[in-house]
Amino acid sequence: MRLVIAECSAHYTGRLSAHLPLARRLIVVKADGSVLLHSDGGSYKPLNWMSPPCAMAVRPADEAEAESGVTEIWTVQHAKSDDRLEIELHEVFHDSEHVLGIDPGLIKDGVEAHLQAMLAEQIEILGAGHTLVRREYMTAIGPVDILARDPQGAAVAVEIKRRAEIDGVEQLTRYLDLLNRDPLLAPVQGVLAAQEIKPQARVLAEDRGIRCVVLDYDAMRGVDDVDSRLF
Amino acid sequence: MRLVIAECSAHYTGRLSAHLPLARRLIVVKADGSVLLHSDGGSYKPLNWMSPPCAMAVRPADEAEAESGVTEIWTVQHAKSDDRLEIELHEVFHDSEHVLGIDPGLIKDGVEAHLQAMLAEQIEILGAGHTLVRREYMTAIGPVDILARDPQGAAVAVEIKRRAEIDGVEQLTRYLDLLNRDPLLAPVQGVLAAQEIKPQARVLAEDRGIRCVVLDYDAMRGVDDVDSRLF
DNA sequence: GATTGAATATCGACG
DNA sequence: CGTCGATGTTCAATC
Repeated sequence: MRLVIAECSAHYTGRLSAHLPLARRLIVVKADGSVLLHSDGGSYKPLNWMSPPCAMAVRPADEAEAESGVTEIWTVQHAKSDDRLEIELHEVFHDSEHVLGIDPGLIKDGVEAHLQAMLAEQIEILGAGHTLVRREYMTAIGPVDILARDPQGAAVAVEIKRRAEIDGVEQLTRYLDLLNRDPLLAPVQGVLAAQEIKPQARVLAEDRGIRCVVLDYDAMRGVDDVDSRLF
Repeated sequence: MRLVIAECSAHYTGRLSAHLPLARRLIVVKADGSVLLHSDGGSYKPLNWMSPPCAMAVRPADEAEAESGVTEIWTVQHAKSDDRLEIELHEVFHDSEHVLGIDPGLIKDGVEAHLQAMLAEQIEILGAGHTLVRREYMTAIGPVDILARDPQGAAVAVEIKRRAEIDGVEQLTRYLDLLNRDPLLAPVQGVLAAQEIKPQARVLAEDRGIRCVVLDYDAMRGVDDVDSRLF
């Protein structure tokens, strides 16, 4: 990754044509050849950029260009489209190169943990009179997302997903098999709770006597203040 | 603008929860307090970021954190929402500060100018036998995008828009009123040319005897080589 | 189907 | 009505 701070102007042609007047900016040249032009404000979005795959050609300014203060011209051409970004560099204030390596990338902690925390606090979403036993109720084959009791005191095992598919039903079925062997718990009712339940998952779940509950994330979030306590 | 290259990990909570495992990254702190975390690949989009308005608090690592290699913790809190970005800095490889000043910002040369240039070159799109008089034909109230002549030599005033709405019809109507007072031009026919013409605009235009022409940008672009001459 | 990446457009909020 | 900022989402393409 190359970082350059320089007075520069730029032209972009592609989906549209645009230009950037002369100003001092940050130019980032990434290892894959992509280029970002950032100002000191605005959002996370660069003023202009070229996404990979692309190639950059550098040439020194000709006499006429040098006359107007240009030192180098960088032409960044997209490999597949006609998109082109042309940067005219004037005075350069900083220029450094850094090796970063491959990034493991962003890991979304997922709405699932969030849904679990909120459902635990709003357990009556399962039905009036339900009470929470505990989150992450441990079994030999892993933790059940939520264990609760219905108004009659019968155990309820809840599997939470953002999008419930067949897998989720299978998983919950395994937990139910196991929990139902415990005389202190049996009979255990199963609930599949998710923001979105795929049709096949719903059919399979209901066929197995598992109740499906669609969770309204925004509504739950509006009710609950758990957000601030998640981390 | 502050540029930091460092080993770091990060947590984000807001619309969703996410974390970035330890890796070497570019951290940009803009003058307005916004923060961008970039890897050496991906698109123009940062791995994670915090947009303004926001404030950054820096604190040294406590003993336990220092134990695991953390040197500083940066907490970036959005001013209006609960969005928060927490960055744990480990080894720092580069740290520099730069004053960029206000950026004049991106100027879109617009598809409109492009369409105008192409239509001028492919004026027979208006109909066989049409000839170009000139682009940006000046009038007292501003320039008409294109002035042409039909096969019979009658004047044709063209208003070009990317998306033609009521405004465009009104604008063209004003030009036509003016042009029709010129005995050398009158009677002047009006043409509303656009990639997309809104229904109301079409109705109003046709009601006023203005012809509507839908321009196929890609087809025009395929025919024409004007792209390369725009700049 | 699921998964990945690209988006320089479009929408909505805001002043 | 215009500008600015947001899309931390959506969608298409691809595998």
